[in-house]
This record gives sequence, C-alpha cells and structure tokens, in this order.
Amino acid sequence: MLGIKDVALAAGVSQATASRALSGRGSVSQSTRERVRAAAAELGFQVSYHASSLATGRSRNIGVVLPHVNRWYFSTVLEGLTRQLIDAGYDLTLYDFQGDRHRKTVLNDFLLRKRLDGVITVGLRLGDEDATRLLSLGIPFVSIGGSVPGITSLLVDEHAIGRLAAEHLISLGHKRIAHVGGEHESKSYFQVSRSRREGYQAAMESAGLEQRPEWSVLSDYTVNGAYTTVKSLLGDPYNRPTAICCASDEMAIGVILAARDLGLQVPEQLSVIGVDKHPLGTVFGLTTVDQFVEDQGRRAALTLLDALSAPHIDDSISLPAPIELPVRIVARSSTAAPSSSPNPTFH
Amino acid sequence: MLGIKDVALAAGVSQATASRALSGRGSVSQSTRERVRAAAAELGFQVSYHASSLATGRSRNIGVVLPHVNRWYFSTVLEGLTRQLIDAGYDLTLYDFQGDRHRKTVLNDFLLRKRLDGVITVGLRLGDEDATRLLSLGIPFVSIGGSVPGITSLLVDEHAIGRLAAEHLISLGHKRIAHVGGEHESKSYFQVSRSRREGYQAAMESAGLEQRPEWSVLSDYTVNGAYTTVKSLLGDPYNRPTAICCASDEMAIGVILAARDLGLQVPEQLSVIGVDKHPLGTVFGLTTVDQFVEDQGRRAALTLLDALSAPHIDDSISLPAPIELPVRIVARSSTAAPSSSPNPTFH
DNA sequence: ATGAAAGCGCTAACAA
DNA sequence: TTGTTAGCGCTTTCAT
Repeated sequence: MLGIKDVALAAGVSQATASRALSGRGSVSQSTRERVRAAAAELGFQVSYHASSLATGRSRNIGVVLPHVNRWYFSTVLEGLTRQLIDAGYDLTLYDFQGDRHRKTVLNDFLLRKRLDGVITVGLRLGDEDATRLLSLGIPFVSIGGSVPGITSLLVDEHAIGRLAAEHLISLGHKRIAHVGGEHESKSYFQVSRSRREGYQAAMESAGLEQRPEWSVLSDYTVNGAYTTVKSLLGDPYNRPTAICCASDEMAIGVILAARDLGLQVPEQLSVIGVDKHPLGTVFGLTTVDQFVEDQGRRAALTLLDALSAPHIDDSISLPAPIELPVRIVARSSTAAPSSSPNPTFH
Repeated sequence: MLGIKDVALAAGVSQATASRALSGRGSVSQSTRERVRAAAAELGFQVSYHASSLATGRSRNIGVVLPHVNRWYFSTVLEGLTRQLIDAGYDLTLYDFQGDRHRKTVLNDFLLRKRLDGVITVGLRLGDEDATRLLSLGIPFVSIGGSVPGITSLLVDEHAIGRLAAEHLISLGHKRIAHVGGEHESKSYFQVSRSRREGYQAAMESAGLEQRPEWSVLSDYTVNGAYTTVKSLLGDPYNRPTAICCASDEMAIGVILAARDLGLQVPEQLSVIGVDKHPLGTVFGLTTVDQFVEDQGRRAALTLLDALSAPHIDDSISLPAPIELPVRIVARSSTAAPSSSPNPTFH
C-alpha cells in the first residue's frame, strides 16, 4: 500500500517531515513543503484516516442520528447538515433508526464505536440512560428539535407555532377551527405535534372559541393519512369547521385534497394552514408556518463544528442553553376570511 | 482511555485472548470467552474501530454516493440501503453531491480517504477517469441506476419503462399522447428521463401514432415544475392530448393538479401515468410503473455485502454483468379509455 | 527546520 | 487454547 513513507522517500525527507508538510501542523520550510506536496500529488497519495485517527484521536467524522431518512423534514435537515460538514472536511455517518427498527442497535452499539468526533441528533427523544451513555463518549453533541438531557439543542418553539397558526386563522375571523395533529408518532420521538396542538388550544382558549372534541383529530404526518382522516370530518355539511390548522404541510395538503374531492372550495369554504414550508405547498397556495428546515441543519452543523474547535470542552460543566430557531408565517391563498354563509346553500 | 488491555486484565487473560474472545475470530474456550465478555460488559468496553481497522484493514463502513438526499427516490433507496447495512453491522457514510456542489471534492478527496470497505453509487454518471481512480482503491463497488464503467450495476430498463407506460395508454385506445420528461437534469447524472422518453417514442412509432413536437415537453422532476410546464400544453382546448406519459410520479401529480385547475377531469378527459410508485400517488389514484425503489437499495446492499464476503475479489478480472431490476405496471384510476369526444363540448 | 523513535489500540502470525 | 511479539500507517514528542 502507498504510504506516507513512500512520499517521504520520493521527496527525500523523513516521514515526520512529510507528515508535517501534508497536515500543515508543525513547521516546515516553504520549499520542502512544496516538494512533499508535489510528491504526494504525483503518487496520488491520500492519508489513511484510520492511522491518522488512531494517532491523533480525531476522526473527521460526524454521526447523524434520525428516525426516518425518508421523510421530507429529515432529509431536508440532512441536506443542510451535509452541506456544512462536507465544506468543513468532515465525513457524515448516517444512522437511520427506521422508526424503532434500529434504535437499540444504533444507540447501544454503533454510536459507541469511537469513530465519531461529534454527534447530531434530529427529532429524537432520549432517556437519561441513553443520554448519559452517549455523553460518556466525551464528544460534543447537538440536537435539533428533540429532547435529549444535557445536550446543546436547537429548538423551534412548537407551542408558539401552533398558536401562531391558530391565531392567523382567528385573526381572519374564523370561529370554527379544527386541528389535525400527527400524534400517531412513536413515543420514542420528539412529540412535535402535541406541542403544536397545545399551542392551538391555547390560542383558541384566549380567543374564547369553542373546541369541539370531534374537531381535534389525529393523523400520521402524511398526505394520505390526513386525506382519509379528515374526509369524514369535512363530510358533515352542517357541522363543518371553516378552517383547519394542521401540524404539518403534508397533512394540510391531504386536507386540501379531501376538501376538493368533496367539492369544497379552498379558501372560500375552508381555510387550511400547515407548518414547514414544504415545497409542495406552493402549487396548492398553502399558507404555512415556515420553520427554515434546511437552515436548521446548517445551524446545527455550525454549532457542532464550533464546539469541536473550541479551546476545550468544559466536560459537561456548563449546562447548554437551548438555541431558539426562528419561524415565520407565509401567507398564501389557502387561508382567507370565512364566507358569510358558513353552512352550505343547496342550489 | 478504556482499552482492550483493561478488559484482558480484568478477565485475567492476555490481550490477544481478549481480542479473540470479543471478535469471535480464533479459538477461545467457552469459559474464557464468557469471562472476557463479562468483563467487557461490566467495564462498558467498546473496541476502537480506528485501531481495529488499522490492524485488520477492514473498517465496517460503506460509502453511499448520491446526487440529492432530499429527493424522494434517493432517500427511499437510502432507506433500503441503511436497513441492510445496519443489520450487517456496517456503518454508512453518506456523500451527497448536492447537485454538483460537492461532486469534485467527494470524488477527489473524501472517497479516497481509505476508510471505506465498499461504495454504492446511486444514479451517478461517472467518466472513465473518475471511475478508474475509484476502482484503484481496490474495494468493491456497486451502482444503482447509474452508469459507471467497470462497476457492478443494478439497472432498471429505463427504455422499457417508457415503452410500457406508453403502451398502457395506447392499449387503452389513446392516440394523442404527450410526454413529460425531466431532462433538465445535470449532465453529470444518469439520464433516466431521456431513456424513458426514447421508450415512449419507440412505442408511439410501433403503434404508428403521431408525435407532435409540442407534445413532448421537458420539466425538472418536481410537482411544481411539471404543473407549470404542462398547464400551457393543456390550456389549448382544441389540440389537447388525451393522455400524458410522465417520467416520474411527481411530475404526473403536477400534471393532474394542472388538469384539475383547468377543470379537466382525470381520467375522463385526460389519462395520466407516471413512474415510481411514489406514496403520494395513492391519493390521486395515479397509475404508475412501479420500480420497487426501496428494494433497489436493499438489493444493492446485499450485492455489495456479497462481494465483501466473497472468497476473494478477482481484482477487476471479471467484467461485472449488470443486474436487471424488475418493474411492474400498477393500474389505478388516473388512466382510462379516452372519451368518445376528445374535443370539448361547450355547453 | 528536520530526523529518530515511541506509541495510538488493536489484531494476527507464530510459538508454546 | 493461550501468550508473546510484531506490526497496521500515521503523528508527535524530543533531540538535534
């Protein structure tokens, strides 16, 4: 195998000098550095990261842990992460729980293999036991939108999101507002939808609006799921809400499709709002609460990289304060003031 | 740091024996093995993969290279890959080109860092130069749906997919069939859409059907893109196709949405077919050509794992024959025989 | 600025 | 079956 010693030989220097010249650490004269670099380039040499890692203790490798690569939110965060990490020269090792399928293995085995310089978790909920085991690795952790004890986290205020969405509808004059949540999620993940619902409920309460139990439904975060769930809700021509607040854009789109199939006009007969700013929203004119998903990934990566280059980590002496992520209403055409005749006129 | 030597000490054996007991390679008596395992468990020991890799030359780590994690096709393949790889005890290092943003860095630097036991590329098109550089790593490669010289590949017959989709429409009696392709893709990726279009053209030709240039449009694989692109095509009330063949489900959905917004009934006034079996298709009743995307990932992983455990690799002596992946029509409600009055009746 | 040498933590001959 | 020993390929003191 082509090793650094071959480069050293070719450049007529010692192995140590070659290493210094290539890594940039330690002092090497301008001319030798160039000679070594040239030799390395010519031979097509690449350092062995295994060896390098073993010697330095750092591996230029970040672990990313999430529940489902396959869902828009997560793959978009991932995109933000990869961008920053690649630019910084880090490999990204992906651990996809696939729901709960790989959860235990990953937490108890893969993450402990000491090949990571840091870990980013997305949307995870970790118990104390899991968290301390991970923290004992002594490497920096950052979590996005999750709940992991003792770890620096970036959080959107989910409660505020729910409230904001509901208040948008309320301010338009709606009084009959339903909510579609995604609580069919596993207990092991961050209960995003629940907090959003609570925000919605708080807004409804402040406005003194009635909250009918049948107007609070649960789905599964998908278009298909919400479509089915909400069709019955909208099927009743007399007791229909005039607006629906959804815990995600995908569900909101399901609602819009269900409404269309029932012959209801959006927004004339039904206003719909979601959360995420999913790209599919544009074609439906979906009003939403943008949470800058890709930026979440970028910021998490930067936060972690910061921690990695910090003078030295105060080994969990400082309790990390959560970093709050921004959100913003994007008003489009799926929401409007309720029509004067909320109940259908049969013509 | 907690090392294997501590375990050895605790178990009262030599470091070598501890290593054998933990790795399962080499012979160790039942009793010592248990003793060592117990000691390791109690101390919470995990091997250092850097050290282990350096010693063995294998890293239990597979690289996956793709153009966009963020797109449904790729994240779904990825899901199939992670499932198998985690089960086999392999880490998965993700290299996302993000279009062309990271392409060069990844190919010229990251992939050459010698920390991978194998590589899987998805949808990539690689030139001879890049390919040979990668092959020179001496590790097994598998490509899915791409074109990489000298590498084992899993391929769907894209031409056949295009033909099949078109033939489905033709067999229903359609004569005015348009095509929406995704050729706005970068030249550096596998030109899936182009082959599908050629399949469509072949089918049209065999059936002796007219191919109007204005019925062959290009889009970008997204719902939004296809929606916009196709709206003008469908806007003409006199020279409208009765069916549209799309190179992906997402574009097909864009077409359906555009049709609806123009007041056209699907399938009564317009039949639409896509490719992929995207989950969103169900709510639209979209007829499609399933290509078993997640299975593609699983099979690629298995193929690579096979190569890794093979007696020994004949160092590129055998030209790997491509493995053909299955496809299947899934007929749903977006396609039907054309109505007898293809042109609109103004009532 | 450079070289010699020790060692990162583990595995794999080779002996016993 | 077990222990001894010599590396895996690189980095990094410590001399010079």
